[in-house]
Order: sequence, then structure tokens, then C-alpha cells
Amino acid sequence: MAAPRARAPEPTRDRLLAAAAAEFAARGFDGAKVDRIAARARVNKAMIYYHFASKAGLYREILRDLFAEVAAALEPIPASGEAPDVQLRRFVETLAAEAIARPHFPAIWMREMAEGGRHLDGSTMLAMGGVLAVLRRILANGRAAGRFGDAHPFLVQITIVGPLLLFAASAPLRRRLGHLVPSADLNPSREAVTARVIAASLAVLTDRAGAPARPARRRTRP
Amino acid sequence: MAAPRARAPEPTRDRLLAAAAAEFAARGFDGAKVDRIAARARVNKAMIYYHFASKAGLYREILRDLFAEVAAALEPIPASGEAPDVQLRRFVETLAAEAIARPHFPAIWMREMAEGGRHLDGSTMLAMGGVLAVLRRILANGRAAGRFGDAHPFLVQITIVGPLLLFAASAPLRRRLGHLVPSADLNPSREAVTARVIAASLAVLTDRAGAPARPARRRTRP
DNA sequence: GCCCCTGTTAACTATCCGGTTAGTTAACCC
DNA sequence: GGGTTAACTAACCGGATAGTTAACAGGGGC
Repeated sequence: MAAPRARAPEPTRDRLLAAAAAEFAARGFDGAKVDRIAARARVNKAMIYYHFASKAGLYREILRDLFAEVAAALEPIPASGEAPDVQLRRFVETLAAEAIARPHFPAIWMREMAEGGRHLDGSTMLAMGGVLAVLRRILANGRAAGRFGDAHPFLVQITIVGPLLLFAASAPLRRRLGHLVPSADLNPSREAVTARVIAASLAVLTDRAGAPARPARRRTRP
Repeated sequence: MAAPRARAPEPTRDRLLAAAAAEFAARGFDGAKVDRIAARARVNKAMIYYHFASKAGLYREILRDLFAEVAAALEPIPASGEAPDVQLRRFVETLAAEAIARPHFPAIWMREMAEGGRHLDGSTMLAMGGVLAVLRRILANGRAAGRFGDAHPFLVQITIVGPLLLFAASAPLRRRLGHLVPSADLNPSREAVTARVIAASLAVLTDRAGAPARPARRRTRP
């Protein structure tokens, strides 16, 4: 009885990937259990070892897909010919959109960060570096156009990616915290978050100097 | 040879806490192994169950300490009577200093976030909420003094905490990435990071406006 | 019919790992 | 000394869990 047992070569593999992404995002690599992934995908556990060689192989495949897709979405921006601040805006918005489209991405990324990239293979690390490379090109465009001051790309990246990741990955926790501290409004819209991130980045980038208010003097870096 | 076997009631417990913090930060709750923690602390495994009831109990104790200390360090700022922007600056700097003083804190926090706070007990969650409460008071001070526009505290928080967490927790990964992409300078100083975060926060806060949809215009500031 | 290939399954194994337990040691108390 | 307690150890246990295997279904090519 039971299962329709239909012919289904693709579905099994895809269902495994989807189930595993959810499991890995929610529990991390070590917290994720292969039996649970198989159950979630309604697939025999052995299929994991048939389609991917191991738990680690399955995980790596997910990471590879995720980063490759995000990097691909970002890639065309710097060469688009748009104004630099529009490019930056698109960079942030695209990143935020990817996080919505692939809801497991933020948590997995954060975890992989904390893990020191223990599970990352070379190509995935390159894709990750690609995100930074795109941003670096946008900043170079802006500087060339006289619109941006010069800024450390990595610093700009963490001020963009940090808030977005934190916002996206903290959704479940925020729901729980909201119970305890009902006064706090912990659920701004995604648009509000991206707008704020864009505003903050542009404010610092277009305002040469870097630190207004109490000018602790500019960066005297050699 | 062998252990001096001296009378040492405190050390054992403390060594366990230190070893466990390192292990939990590097591997996460599920990735951390009690045997490894015990070995790292050079202590018999059973002592974990003697001093803390369980692996989870040990973990909770670490979380409690960490958040309580950070919240305590932040606590006095809003009532200090300093100018609001100085308060905000101190908020960021204190947070960054805590991350240096307790190097395992960022990774653990990030992981707990991604985990949806599964291991957090009520008091720890309150301490976490306390961080937001402090910031909310600082922003209220700034608004009262006419220095800050009104801003969503949670949005401000993620733009501060996000970059700091990402920077601190990504240190190991950055070291590895640096090998592959040697051109990129991935190691700004902690001061540069805090300065940038402060600048970005103040820029947005002192510039009322917040973030209308089309602020493509530059900021013709002071 | 027969072979072979891909996809699939149920049952099995080996190992790892959190937790327990019975016992030891040393200090402190009277 | 006898009794009590905190701190500690070595050895063990059982369940969870990643990974394996042998058998099988069905389809397409010949």
C-alpha cells in the first residue's frame, strides 16, 4: 500500500536537498541527523548515500549551490553601467532578496562563519570571496566617478552583510523574545531593514571623512 | 611525573568553563564533545556531571555568564549623563571590548541566534533583551536632547551588533580566505571597525530622514 | 527472453558519545 | 580513631547515529 511509488528520479534528489537545507539551517551540521533529513524528505535514508556520498557531501552540495547562486545574482551589478549609488543599492537589495528566496541561507552562512569554514571546499570559498569582489568593484566605480570616498571594502561589506544576516537569521529567536518583552517592536519589515542599511552605507561612503560628530580625526592610515 | 594533584576545588570548575567555552564556540553545542572538553581541561569527564548536571547545563551556565557580564558592562551607560552621541560611541566600544575580552562570545551568540535560542533559558533571554533596552534608552536620551532623529531601536541594534559580530566571529575564516585571495585586505583593526560602525550609526541617527525610498542625493552635511 | 542500468528498500553493523556508577582520596570534625 | 563530606577517578552501559549491504523493481536495448 502506501506510496504511489511513481517514477521519480529528480524529485528524490531535490526533496533531499530541500529537507537537508532546512535541517542544516535549523540545527547546524552536527545537530542535523541524517535519519531526520530522510524522514523529512520522505525518502529512504540510503538514498542520501546513493545521491550524495555522505552527510558531508550533501552539506557541501547545498553550500555550493547557495553561494554560487548568490554570487551569480550579484555578479552583473558592477558592470551594469548604473550610477554607483544605484549599484550599491542593488547590491543590498539583491542580497536581501536572496535571503528571502532562500530562507535557509542566512543561518547556514552564519554558522559556517562561526565554524571557521570547516566544511567549505575551495570553490565555495571562492564564491564567497566573489561576493566581496563584486562589492569592491562597485566601490571602485564609485570612487572613479567621484561619488564615494575611499573605503575599505571589507569594512563596507560587514556593515552591509552583518545587519542583513543578523536580521534574517534571528527571525525565529525574535519571535520567542517578542513573547517575553512584548513592548519591543522586533519585527521591522525587510524593506525597512534594507533601506536602513543602504542609508547607512551611503551616508558613510558619500561623506568623505568617515566620522562626523566627534571627529576622532580621520583614518590616518599609511 | 603526572599531575601535582594539589588541592584545587575552584580550578577544576573554572578550567571546565574555559575549555567548554572554547569548544562550544568552535563547534557549536552539538559539535562539541564532552570527552574533548574534559580532555582540554585535563579533568575527568565525570567532573562535568558533578559540577554541572549535564552537557546542556554546562552550556547554559556559559551562556548565562556571558550575557550577564555583557549586559552589566552596558547597563550604566544610559544613566551616565554624557552626551547622547558619546553614549552611543561607548555602547559600541564597550560591546567591541567585550568581544575582545571574551573571544568566544561572538561565535556563541551567532550560533545561538541561528539556533533560534533553543538552549537559552529565561534569564539569559532577558539579559539579551537587556542589551536592546540599554540601546533604547540611549536613543531616547538622544531624541530628548534633540540630537537624534527618531529611529527604530531594533534597526539601530542590528546595524551595530551585526557588523561587530560578523567581524569578530569571522576571524578564523578570514585567515583561511586570506590564503586564497591574498589581494584582499581582510584584517582591519578592531578600532577601524568600531569607528566605522559608530560613524555609520551616527550618520543615520543625526541625519533625520531615516531612509526615504529615493535618497539618491548626497548628504550635503555640516 | 535476457542483460544491465538506475533508483530504491529494509535490515544490518560499527562506532561514537552522553551519561552513570562504584569506589577512592583527602580534608575537616568531634 | 570514627564519621562525614567534597572532589575526584576508572570503568562501564546503552542508545543514537553515520554509513553499508544485499536484494529487488522496472525499463530499455538487443
